[in-house]
Amino acid sequence: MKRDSRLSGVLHVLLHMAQQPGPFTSETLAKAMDTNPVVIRRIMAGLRELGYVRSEKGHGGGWTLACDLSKVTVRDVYAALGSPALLAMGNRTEAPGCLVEQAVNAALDQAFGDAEALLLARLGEVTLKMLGEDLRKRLGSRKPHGMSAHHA
Amino acid sequence: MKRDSRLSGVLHVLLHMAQQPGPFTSETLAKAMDTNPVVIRRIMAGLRELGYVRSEKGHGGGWTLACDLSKVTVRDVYAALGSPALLAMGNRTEAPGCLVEQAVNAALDQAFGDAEALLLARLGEVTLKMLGEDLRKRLGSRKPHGMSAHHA
DNA sequence: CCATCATGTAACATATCAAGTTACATGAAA
DNA sequence: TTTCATGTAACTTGATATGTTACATGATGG
Repeated sequence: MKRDSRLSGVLHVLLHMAQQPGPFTSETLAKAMDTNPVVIRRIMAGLRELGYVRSEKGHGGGWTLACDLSKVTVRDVYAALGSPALLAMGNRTEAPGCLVEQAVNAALDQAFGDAEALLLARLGEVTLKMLGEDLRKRLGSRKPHGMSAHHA
Repeated sequence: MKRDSRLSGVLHVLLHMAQQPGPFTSETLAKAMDTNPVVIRRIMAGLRELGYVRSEKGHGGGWTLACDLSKVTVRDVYAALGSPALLAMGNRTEAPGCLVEQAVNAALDQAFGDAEALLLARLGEVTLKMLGEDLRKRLGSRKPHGMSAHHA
């Protein structure tokens, strides 16, 4: 369990949901993602709070898309996860008294900041709708599919 | 101990060394960095292999700069550390059979790749000499300093 | 030669965090 | 009221950077 794959995971879930009418239970989604229902609920919690999805309890309950896929970007989804750290590297000390460290931080912060900004910008260019359309292309002429036929 | 701060740390060490003639023992450097001598040896090992620094045992031993500071970039130093992961996020599955996951990966890989490339390019633009000059500016008119007066 | 110093390295300890798991409460539908 | 599904807390697991201890290796100076 090395790098954070929540963004990858939650996009996978959303794209699955966009392919068929819902609702989807956490268990169904978890099976398709080869993971645990609780993990699904965890990564979906933030999306629910922002109104991108809805969840219903009881019989016939589960998760439903509740947003305009052409309006929501990958960056929005990232933010819904709580904007976890993008970079694996950081400064030893954030506000050092040591001038040497300050010089190092200044240089690294510049580079790190640029990279983060570019990444966020790129993520902001991709809507969920675009991802769905790309998926459609990959599916080619195949007819609508079940959730179990194409696990990772 | 969250994010990898080895690059920050090793740059700090190199900059300290560039300010005064050597050699410097791991213990001296460790004190200035408020860490352990073994940690210093560990992050310096890769630099030694690439010839950026030398190390001598015994009396009067320690670490010495062994490169042209105007030729070595922060990117080189990063590579000497073994090029650890730059991004904190990654794909759930690297080579998925699932087409949904492939679509997600394609989009994320594009953004991640761009950000990594930019970061590496930025790091490649900064030489150790430039860091040293920036440090000199920050030091202002102060005279050459000891190692213990400006800890982080 | 030998005591001292310093690096080199293995081994172990600690801290953090994502991910996985278990357990149970809450609430909706049949 | 039974069943189903989410909500959430608590615990476990695995990975990794960092910190620490211990000891071997080799160089210097007496």
